[in-house]
Amino acid sequence: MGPVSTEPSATADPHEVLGYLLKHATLKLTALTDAALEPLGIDSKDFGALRVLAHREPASQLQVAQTLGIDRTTMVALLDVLERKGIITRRPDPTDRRRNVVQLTEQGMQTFDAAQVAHGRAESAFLAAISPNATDQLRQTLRTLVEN
Amino acid sequence: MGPVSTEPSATADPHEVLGYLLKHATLKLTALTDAALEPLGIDSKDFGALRVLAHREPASQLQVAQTLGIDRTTMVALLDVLERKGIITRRPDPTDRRRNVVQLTEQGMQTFDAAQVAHGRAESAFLAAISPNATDQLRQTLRTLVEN
DNA sequence: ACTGATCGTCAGTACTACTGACGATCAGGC
DNA sequence: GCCTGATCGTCAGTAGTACTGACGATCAGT
Repeated sequence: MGPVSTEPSATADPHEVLGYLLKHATLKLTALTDAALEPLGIDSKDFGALRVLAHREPASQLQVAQTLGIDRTTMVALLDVLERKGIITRRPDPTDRRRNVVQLTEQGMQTFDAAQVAHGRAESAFLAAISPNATDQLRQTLRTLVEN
Repeated sequence: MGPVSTEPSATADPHEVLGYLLKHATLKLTALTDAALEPLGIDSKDFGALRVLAHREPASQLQVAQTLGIDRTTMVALLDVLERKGIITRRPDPTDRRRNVVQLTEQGMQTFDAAQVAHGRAESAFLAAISPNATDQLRQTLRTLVEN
């Protein structure tokens, strides 16, 4: 138990509340990342999918969705856009024709490489105000919290 | 600079990416908080407004909105609900009749006190996996990142 | 009094992600 | 070899959130 204040409002500054801080940190990083990726024709959401595919391809749509923590119905529209842009391809999995094999195209790999650079710059800008040590600590703490 | 890998995909694990971690930490905390506040008839978004009002009331709608970092048009609907529930009141500011003075009702203060307890429990549950030290560090780091 | 800005409100829009349902397909029991 | 139940991708519909643009009422400065 921490110190008990007589005024309940003593802890009411929104900027002290974890929920506020987490939400606005997310918003800020997303805005920076989207701006950095915009010249490549993708956003941070698309980049998430590309990252999964570059890491473990080929994969089914469901595998990608689960890795990202989004619904499989959400993945459909996301891949529709990437397919229309020539960044990924879908074809039926020969070993299980319920599934689609999702793969980066040659152009998709180039886009991903460029996106990684852009994303790195955005993340660095976001983290500029804190030390590399604090960054590692932050990443570690968040990973623990998310994985419970 | 960290070690440079020949495979760009080496850093592609989504669980290492800050954007993913921040987003999912936010989602998890929000879910916990909403669940804890649900018996009181409010959610984490409402609680944010209550916190501002309890901290610095009376205030205009715009002041509350800006403190929370949301649009003033969004605040309208939010306060509509809280007013209908008897938690806050709106009346024209005598000194500037463009503004509404927003204030917690007696019932609103009781709701807020109960909400603070519930919120504290949810936040503690969220933070259970890390040390108090890491919690302080996390709060400090996020504050720096958000305030830039 | 006039001009420009501010506040609250509302309609309309955009985005995101979900639920529920469907057809096609697979796996296991018999 | 069929059934039965489950899985995958798809789509329509829905809900939540927050925005833009516009409006009337009001204020401040000239």
